Amino acid sequence: MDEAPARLTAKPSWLITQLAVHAHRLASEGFAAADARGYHFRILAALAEFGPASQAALGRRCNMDRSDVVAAINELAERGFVERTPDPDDRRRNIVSLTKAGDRQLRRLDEALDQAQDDLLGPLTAEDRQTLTTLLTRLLHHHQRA
Amino acid sequence: MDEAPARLTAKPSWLITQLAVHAHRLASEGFAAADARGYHFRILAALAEFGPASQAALGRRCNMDRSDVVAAINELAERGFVERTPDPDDRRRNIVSLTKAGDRQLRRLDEALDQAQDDLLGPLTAEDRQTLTTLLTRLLHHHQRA
DNA sequence: CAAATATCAGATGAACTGATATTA
DNA sequence: CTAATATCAGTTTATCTGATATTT
Repeated sequence: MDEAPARLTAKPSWLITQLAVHAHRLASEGFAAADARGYHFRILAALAEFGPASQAALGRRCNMDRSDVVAAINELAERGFVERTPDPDDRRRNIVSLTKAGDRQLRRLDEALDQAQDDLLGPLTAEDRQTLTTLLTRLLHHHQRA
Repeated sequence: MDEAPARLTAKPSWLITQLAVHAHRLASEGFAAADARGYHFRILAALAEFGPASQAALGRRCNMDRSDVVAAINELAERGFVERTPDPDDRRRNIVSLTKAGDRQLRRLDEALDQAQDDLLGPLTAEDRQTLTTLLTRLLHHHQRA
């Protein structure tokens, strides 16, 4: 790998973008072993943490587009990881809930992501990792409030 | 924006991926004013910093695929920002070089990126920005050596 | 012969858009 | 009437693959 120009390497936005490629690759490789994608994990994680939810709510929590939620839930439901039932209180909504199998799948994916995480953060000490997480969290909150 | 699940928000790989979306959006909006894309900037920056180069070398420097370099150089050449001339010493190669107009375009894009940068890093102090840059640089170097 | 280069055509994955039907 | 929801069909953007011709 040749050195990239300083106009790029000095800028966090370039660094973040390039690192995202590695982060994505590492996570995808881990998820692939369980025949899953990142968006499957996001949805399963949101269901486990916050309980059953409508598809629109899942989209907001997972930062996913409404139409991509539809496709992801289709795939998850087909494999028995989530269930879609009409909401009796609001018949526009589906209530999506996690199944036992879905919870097991989530555990598998969570392990895979932890492994990818370790690979990604390889050279950093625990303290560095904490610092990085804090800084990134502050930035993300700032942009997601807007 | 609802809060995302802790299984995601605690993990830098999720944070990086989500932030990359914002970084990409901010930079793209800036570049769009000059009717350009991120990969145009990358190539112009590499030419300005390291001088004329073959397309393969540009691809390695900019972390771009060979075939995407072809398309990007086509677009840049069409607007007179770069010139493609056959390398007399190695007739497999094109030598790509920056024109005056290309240098002016690079300056415009550089300003746009600096603005996007400021937006992205909004809430961070200068010291925080430095810390973040250092950490990200270490990570990126680690992954690009492999 | 193998390896590097430039090129093209197309595949893939993630994110987004527009339209529509249903219901609140 | 409007707003929210779920759905479908299709677009956009970036990235990557495979094949090919040329040259080293």
